[in-house]
Amino acid sequence: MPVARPEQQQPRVIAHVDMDCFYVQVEQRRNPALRGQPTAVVQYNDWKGGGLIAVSYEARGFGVKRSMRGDEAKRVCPGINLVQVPVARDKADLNLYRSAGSEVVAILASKGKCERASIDEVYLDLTDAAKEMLLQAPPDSPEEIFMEAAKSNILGLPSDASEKEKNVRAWLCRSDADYQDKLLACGAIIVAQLRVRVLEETQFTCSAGIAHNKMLAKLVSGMHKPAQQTVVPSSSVQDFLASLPVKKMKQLGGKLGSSLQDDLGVETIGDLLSFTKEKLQEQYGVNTGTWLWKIARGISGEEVEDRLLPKSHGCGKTFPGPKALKNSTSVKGWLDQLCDELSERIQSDLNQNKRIAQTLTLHARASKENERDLAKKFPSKSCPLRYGTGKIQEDAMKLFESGLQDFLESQNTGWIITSLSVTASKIFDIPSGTSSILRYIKGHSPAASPAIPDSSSVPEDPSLGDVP
DNA sequence: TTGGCTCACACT
DNA sequence: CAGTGTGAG
Repeated sequence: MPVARPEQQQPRVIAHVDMDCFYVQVEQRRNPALRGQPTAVVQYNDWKGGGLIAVSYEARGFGVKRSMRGDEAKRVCPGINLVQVPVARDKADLNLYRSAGSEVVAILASKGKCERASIDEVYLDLTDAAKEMLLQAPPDSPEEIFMEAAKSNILGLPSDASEKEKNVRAWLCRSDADYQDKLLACGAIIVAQLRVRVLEETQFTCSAGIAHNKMLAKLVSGMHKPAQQTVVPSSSVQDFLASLPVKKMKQLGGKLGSSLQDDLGVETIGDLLSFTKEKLQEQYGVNTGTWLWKIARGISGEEVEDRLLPKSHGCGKTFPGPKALKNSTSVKGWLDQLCDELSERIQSDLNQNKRIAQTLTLHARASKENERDLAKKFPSKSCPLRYGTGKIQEDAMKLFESGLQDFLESQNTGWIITSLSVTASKIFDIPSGTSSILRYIKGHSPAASPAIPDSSSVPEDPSLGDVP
């Protein structure tokens, strides 16, 4: 559930940058013949043409949606190009997109605090950079600055294309006295420049929102897509939120948003204003209640984290319907594959980023054959993570067996597994300075204290070989 | 077949 | 702390 954070006293300049149909762009860069064409990226072509995970804007024009299957997309857009996600170890392999995302992050991190929010989104805190610009090149004077800012859509201003530049100019001039708007304008200029750099250096376009907090920046980053940006002046916030459907707000897309509609009759964020803080707290608890009260007023103190890398690595696969796994042998086979990929990913994280993961977690979904016990869930299990593909595979299988025992509760009915995943988490930087990474591992890694009751002491796996 | 595969986070 | 649930894209 969302939680309210102590608010910011000083105005910040926050940007949310969102890559346009990112997987499609990655594939278009790889195969330029796809540029400008209706294109979608699909995974697993066998069942109904595979599921779409990204759709180009040309294809969207034909009504192609992300929730469609490949077959359906072909129906509404016969000329669509369907590109398959790469497959490795018999599963979708997203590494191509992960590394493309890293290219983008590396550029966007150059102007301020940068938080990788997902494979194709980042938040930036540009407060310092914007203040700096305001001191050195106030955006009232140089014509060039206007031209840059003119690339933005300004929320609350008419965004008639031919009038856009004039509108921006009017906004900046009118706001002579408004320091906060000027900071935002500088932020918009910086973001416009960053987006140009991203395009030049990666060939990818992106869209962005610029506002005084993360919530507002995120809300508008997708408002003008593709390859555009939108600014939220404080003066336009209340009108904007007043008519915003609750479900559009981040965190309100699910059950909480439904509850607001069904239980309180709240249809827009503006509707929230008629409830007292106390009423909202009574309904949803003190944390969520105050959070709701604040967002209705455009207040969000959430900070941009300084983090360019993910906090966990996971590999998973589903086995729907007839593909369900029915015995330990097939589970072991798939688990080995998933662990192989996971091992490779954490190993490269260690080599490239000097980070080490401490926990291995196994998730599964299961049903019991013939029986009506659909409610019962397969429990997640975790243990200290030992590096080395063989060890991870071994530990993951032990976690599975342990979870299966709990799941079956000593009954001996048949079972089927419909999804499996392994995750490496609790990732820490290895203290730099001493080059003795291996000694660090010896002293601090779980390898020194295996949590899995280890009956079969395993021969040493030399897979740390490429660490200096 | 609740689109698949990832991620993050709050709660207990 | 390990494990559960929600939510996002």
